[in-house]
Amino acid sequence: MPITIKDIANSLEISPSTVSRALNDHPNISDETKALVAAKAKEMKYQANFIAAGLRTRKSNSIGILVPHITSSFFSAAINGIQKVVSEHGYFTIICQSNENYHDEVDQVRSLLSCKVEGIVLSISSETRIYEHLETLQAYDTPFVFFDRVAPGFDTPTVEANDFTGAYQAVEHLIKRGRKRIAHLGGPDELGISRRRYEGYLEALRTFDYEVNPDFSVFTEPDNSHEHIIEEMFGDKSKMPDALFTFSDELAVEAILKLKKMGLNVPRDVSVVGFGNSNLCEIVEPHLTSVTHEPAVMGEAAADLLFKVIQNRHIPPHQKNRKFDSRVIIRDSSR
Amino acid sequence: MPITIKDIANSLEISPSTVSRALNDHPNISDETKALVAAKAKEMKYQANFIAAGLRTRKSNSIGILVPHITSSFFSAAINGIQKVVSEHGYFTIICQSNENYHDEVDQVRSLLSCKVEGIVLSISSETRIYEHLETLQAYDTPFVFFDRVAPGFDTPTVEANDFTGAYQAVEHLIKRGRKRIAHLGGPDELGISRRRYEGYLEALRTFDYEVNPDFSVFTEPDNSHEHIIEEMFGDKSKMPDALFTFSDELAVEAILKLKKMGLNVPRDVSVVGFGNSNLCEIVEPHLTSVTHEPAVMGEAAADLLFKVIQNRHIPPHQKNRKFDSRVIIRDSSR
DNA sequence: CTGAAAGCGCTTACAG
DNA sequence: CTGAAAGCGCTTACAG
Repeated sequence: MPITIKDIANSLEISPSTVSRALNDHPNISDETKALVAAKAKEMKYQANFIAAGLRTRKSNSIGILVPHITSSFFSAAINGIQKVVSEHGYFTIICQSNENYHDEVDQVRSLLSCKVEGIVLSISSETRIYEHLETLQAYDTPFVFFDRVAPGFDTPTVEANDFTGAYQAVEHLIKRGRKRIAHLGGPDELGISRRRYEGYLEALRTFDYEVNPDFSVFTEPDNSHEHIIEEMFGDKSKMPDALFTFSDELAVEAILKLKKMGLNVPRDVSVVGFGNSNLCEIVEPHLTSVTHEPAVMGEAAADLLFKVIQNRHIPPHQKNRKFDSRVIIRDSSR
Repeated sequence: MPITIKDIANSLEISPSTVSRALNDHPNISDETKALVAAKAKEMKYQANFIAAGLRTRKSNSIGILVPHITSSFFSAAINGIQKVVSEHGYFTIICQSNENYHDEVDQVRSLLSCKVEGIVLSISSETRIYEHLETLQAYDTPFVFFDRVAPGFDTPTVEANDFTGAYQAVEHLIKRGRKRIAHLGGPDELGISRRRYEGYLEALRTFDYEVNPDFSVFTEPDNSHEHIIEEMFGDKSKMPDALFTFSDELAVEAILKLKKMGLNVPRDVSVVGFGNSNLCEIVEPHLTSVTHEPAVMGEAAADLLFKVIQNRHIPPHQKNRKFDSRVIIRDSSR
């Protein structure tokens, strides 16, 4: 049987109210009483019951994190950033995964709602097209901020990597290294980040008066093999690209391995630049040039924004939709 | 203002008790009433309050997961396995990280206790030498199971990878490929898994009547560079090892890159086998032979055991301490 | 089959 | 500075 506030009160022959106030460092309680209560609590190994306190105060001291999956290094680094800020506020987190699945996402939102979290850092699944569950969130006055992936039509804070400029910088880098025929291996075309990286690619080409060759850019589906795409794009040496900018490091690695199999040299014949600066970059050979985000910093920013909303603090308009710039980390694959 | 059971009761002009029972599908409630309540709950967008229900029933329907970090692929895969089982039971999880830090671990245990989780899947940090916090858990009748890392002196279920046989198999594989001078690059020597892999290495050597050369095995500390160790071990070509079995894939990759820098060919001059079968294996060149665990399966097993304890179901002695065998996935680094 | 009442462990306005 | 009382949203033994 766990120790409660009442047990401490009885053994000290004071009222539970006083014990509660002493434990919470209420100003009206004498220092002696506080010391007495603290000592007794320690002696009896009292563990506060957050659940009960939360029920009474209507504050659960918890926030939810809902991401597509925790296995990706981007999201797990982001979670670390979020948790850092959350624990500084004395809150704890409930982490959920949607598995990139719309129905799981709806379920998880419902369950976070039932856990009465005070807010959610939310990264919607790539499948999600209907946003009723987010409207429910609003109906319940549960604030949320979008992280990395944003649903249209909501007036909530957002934290995003600036994929457009990241892609632009990657392509600019290739252009400045003298590459002339730059291809793009994109992500799923229904993903916002995937489209924005594509837009950045296009914009860089236009800025430098490069011709846009439609054969040189293609969207891909996750979990497929993309060998045949590489094969097709680089099959004819007389008109193949001399550089490839990919949506992700995973795609870049796949491409590099395939290009090497085809007898092409990276970077001599083809420069390759990935996106994400994952741990793969320093392992593949040649080491992969990649655009880096700072997920931990972005996570902290998201949590900061969420607490501002929870505490009803004012968020200056220019801080409400934060875009984090990226950097290109240059390695051997594009030298 | 969130909708409560009382609001539904009022608008239906029945008692809250009946609403509660209807929502919980109590046998004594008529089907009509149940239908009525369900419809109204939906209409009013009622979201059950788990917190309040948990307080009353003294069941929080949550279990805690405490791991050193979620960033490793091993632990994040394990978490997926755990969450699968947990959600099948209608529970949710609170995931915490100790950052391999003893004090964080103690804090997290305390906070899980205050959240009144009904059990914990626990992987102790590599720093942890004092186990008072686990005794507190026992004092509070909060069951836990050890996952992957086990503290001595507790009579709780454990789920471990069989590191001994995994290492044994790796070395046996190298021996059968004709390697004569097999070295071991170990992990931190205070880690149980690290010692057991070392023991498996030794046992395989002994079984095949290989001489054990003390210069050929060394423990390492995480976060250091280990280039100088490789340099020393493989500096003299006349007496260097012709095979290397490492504690982790990360170490194996580091070793491969360094060996290549030193002008050695993998696998011709040196065969390399890693441990963990991480995503690095198919990226490093040559692709890395590695011992594979099945963290997701292990996670499911841990959650199963935990629920057995929570539900006071009998656990047959032979199922209480589960060891999961590993397999060697053979790739180019040891052909 | 349904309802009134008590209580889970806390906090806090009110009173002194 | 301290206490008695009410109540957060639920569940459930008891009564009918």
